[in-house]
Amino acid sequence: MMAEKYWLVKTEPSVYSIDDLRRDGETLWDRVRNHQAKLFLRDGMQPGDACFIYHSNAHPTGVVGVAVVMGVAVADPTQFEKGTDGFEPRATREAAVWWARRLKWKGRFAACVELAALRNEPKLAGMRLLARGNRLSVMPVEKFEFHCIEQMAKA
DNA sequence: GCCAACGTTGGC
DNA sequence: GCCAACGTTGGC
Repeated sequence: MMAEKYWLVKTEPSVYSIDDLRRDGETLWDRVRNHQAKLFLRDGMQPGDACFIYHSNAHPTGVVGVAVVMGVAVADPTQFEKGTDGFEPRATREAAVWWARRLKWKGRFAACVELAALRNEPKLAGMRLLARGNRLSVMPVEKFEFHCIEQMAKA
């Protein structure tokens, strides 16, 4: 399936890394607790879209691989888990507040495309990830940016 | 560990 | 609805 749109999701590798995704093959990308990121997960992503995996709070930080978006959005099950961080008292089974998507492992880059390298690439100057103050954990990536980073990974 | 930047909460 | 206080993210 040809990817229609391109995305990037952040994860702290000490919590869940690209290697965890490779081991699992597929995972539910849940625990996103920002409304803008939620809308991208729920309404923006479509099956077959390509998604970078980005390691944050890590050594090194950067883009480490690619996943594929699977299926439709599902209510994030962690919002119903009373007594946990993810619990969302406003959520009901009929009206979920937070949403998640299944992501399937596609590949891991031979080397992390580091944040500093992204910042040094003039073609990526407008990339949302690099915008001042950006903290989104799920965000769109332009097609040309996606291909540019894939090329950087091969270099 | 520090801290800049941003998001959320809650008093009014 | 405003906005100060607080919490979180995430690079360094």
